[in-house]
Amino acid sequence: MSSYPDPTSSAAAGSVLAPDPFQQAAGEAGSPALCAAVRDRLREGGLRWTPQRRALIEVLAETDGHVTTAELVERCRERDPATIPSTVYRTLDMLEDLGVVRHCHRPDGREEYHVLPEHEHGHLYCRACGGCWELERDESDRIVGMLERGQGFAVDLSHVTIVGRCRACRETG
Amino acid sequence: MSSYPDPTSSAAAGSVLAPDPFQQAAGEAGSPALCAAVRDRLREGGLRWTPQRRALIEVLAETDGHVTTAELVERCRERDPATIPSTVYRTLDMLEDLGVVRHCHRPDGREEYHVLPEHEHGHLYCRACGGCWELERDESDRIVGMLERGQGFAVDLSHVTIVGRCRACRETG
DNA sequence: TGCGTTATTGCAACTCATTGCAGATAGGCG
DNA sequence: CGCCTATCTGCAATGAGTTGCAATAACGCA
Repeated sequence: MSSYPDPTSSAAAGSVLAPDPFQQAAGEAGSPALCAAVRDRLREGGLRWTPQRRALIEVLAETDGHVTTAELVERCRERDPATIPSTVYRTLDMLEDLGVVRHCHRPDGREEYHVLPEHEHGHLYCRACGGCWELERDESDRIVGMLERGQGFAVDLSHVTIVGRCRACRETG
Repeated sequence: MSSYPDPTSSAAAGSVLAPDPFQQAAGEAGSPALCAAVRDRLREGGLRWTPQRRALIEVLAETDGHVTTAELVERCRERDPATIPSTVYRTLDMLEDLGVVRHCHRPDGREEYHVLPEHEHGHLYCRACGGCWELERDESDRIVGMLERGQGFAVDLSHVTIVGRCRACRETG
């Protein structure tokens, strides 16, 4: 959570949003501000603010980068051992609908989440060593542009993981 | 199973193989030839030829394109109601090690399989309508080439699914 | 403060996929 | 044909993630 890209890059394709108060809160002041921002947003939408949701949001606020659902459940359990996994899953879904987090899939199919705003990026994943890298910005721009122009297809980069073998693994055979 | 690309495109990256007898069998004559070819290959490797494996291979031989694991289990059960899912999964893994099938992941993380040889291709998947298309050959060539040149990364196209929104869904909002 | 409404949670069941272990069996050899 | 070896299967358990339903609780209003 170290950089704040153009907010449109975190928004649904085709939609241009003004900077969002709770996304700024996520970036600026960590857990208390994020909690307050999310709580307000929930109430605007007629949704509830619960202790379970607070706990998860606090965990997310102190999380950098990608995190597995198992890790999130475990960290919520540290705060409240009565945490139920299905509640965590549901809350994550809700937070994603709200635009607070975003999920993506590892190459083995498993889910991971990260907190927005984060500039949308794709990944390279090496099947030999398990290493994972961000796509370079110019590479992803080219892919996005090519598919936009060619097929009118709007790429969702957060779900792009290009799988193969990295240079080092290719050299060691 | 209508075209027979350069066999190297079905092989492990970095390895160049002569055309493989059982891959030709898969393409030429359907179930009996594929069964025989796989059986021979198994025996060469000290592995066993079992009724469960035969049933799965027969199902695969009559399958065109991608198929979910649930579908494969169901189809094996039609042949033998005593089919056990874990055996199907294990057999699919083994067949993939042998180069007979290949798996990939749907955008929701679930697995699908298809029978080789099939020219390796990536996919476009629209999250709005669920439509799925093959990447155009020139598009995938460009992606592959760009990452090869830029980071020395060898792309495994069968695991590339680019997620986003298709032209039609973008136009309908 | 109490009540009513309804969103949310806990629980249990489910699907998908993996894995350990003991019994079954494929298949080579004498 | 019988024996032996070791691969393979069936079974049960597990983890990841989803979902229906009844009970709980958030929260607005009087």
